Amino acid sequence: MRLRTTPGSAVPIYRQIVEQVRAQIARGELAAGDPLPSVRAVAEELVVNANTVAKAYGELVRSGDLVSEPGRGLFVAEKKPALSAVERRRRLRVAVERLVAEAISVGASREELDDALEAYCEHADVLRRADRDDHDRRIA
Amino acid sequence: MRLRTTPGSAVPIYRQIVEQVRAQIARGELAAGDPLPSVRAVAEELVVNANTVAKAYGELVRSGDLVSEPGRGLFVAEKKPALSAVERRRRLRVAVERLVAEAISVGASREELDDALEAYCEHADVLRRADRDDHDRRIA
DNA sequence: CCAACTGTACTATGTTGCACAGTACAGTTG
DNA sequence: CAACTGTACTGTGCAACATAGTACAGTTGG
Repeated sequence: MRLRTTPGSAVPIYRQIVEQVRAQIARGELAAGDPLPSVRAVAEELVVNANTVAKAYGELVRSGDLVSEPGRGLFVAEKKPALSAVERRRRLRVAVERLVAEAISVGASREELDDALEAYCEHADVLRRADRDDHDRRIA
Repeated sequence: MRLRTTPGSAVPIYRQIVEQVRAQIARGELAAGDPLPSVRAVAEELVVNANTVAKAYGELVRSGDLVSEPGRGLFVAEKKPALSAVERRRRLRVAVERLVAEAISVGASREELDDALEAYCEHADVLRRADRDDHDRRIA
């Protein structure tokens, strides 16, 4: 569990924690059933109030990413409740709209946008393409 | 000038105005030199405080999207000061990071993301590709 | 000239979200 | 039983947001 905070950021600390935990689960760094560090441990680690961590964990439980076993701790949920296809497309669309709006406002072209997306996915080794070509290339 | 607000939204009203004006300039709905409706007119239209509109306009002036002619009004700037290539790439990257994070959290694949991006650019007729193939396909 | 408009700059008030501190309690575990 | 777990309170401080009202300098059409 590696967590970090950006104190000066406009996004609240509890939200940063939520996003990072979600990202680590998505990347497989946290597997189903894995225990999470306690509220108080994270709070000490990040030099942050315990309530702030509890707020983040609570949101992750409500969203189904974590399960709470009272008295024992928090664990990564076995299966995150899959979003419906329509809901997934809807949220993807609003996220895309935001990105395109930013791209327009900085005066970037479609090609620059595609390049940036490709470069980030490549570098961060995330959201990899599932085609065989890519897989073979990595094995070779 | 078509503006709308989403009162329940987490993004502040003044920021919604900023984004919408920027988008309209980018789309060409507002051309360089075009006058903008007065602070008080927009405030009445949106049923919003004049200070809130002034705050949005002020930010647009500071960012170089609008120019202020004291006593006359606000106008779309002739040429928005082009961002440096590195700055453009930097801002594009953080925007891409946000999109990818959302894509991961909703469990979307890379292909779904690409499709959503393509579909939005196609539908909104925005950030069009500049290659000849695409152009020919549309003419045909 | 002047009334009516423009942007801009104040002061002040109320609400909301965020992070903090402290306390408390029920459940689990070595 | 002591030490840990999550959770739930109360209360405080701070900053951002939106509101209301007032004021002032510059421009412009009648």
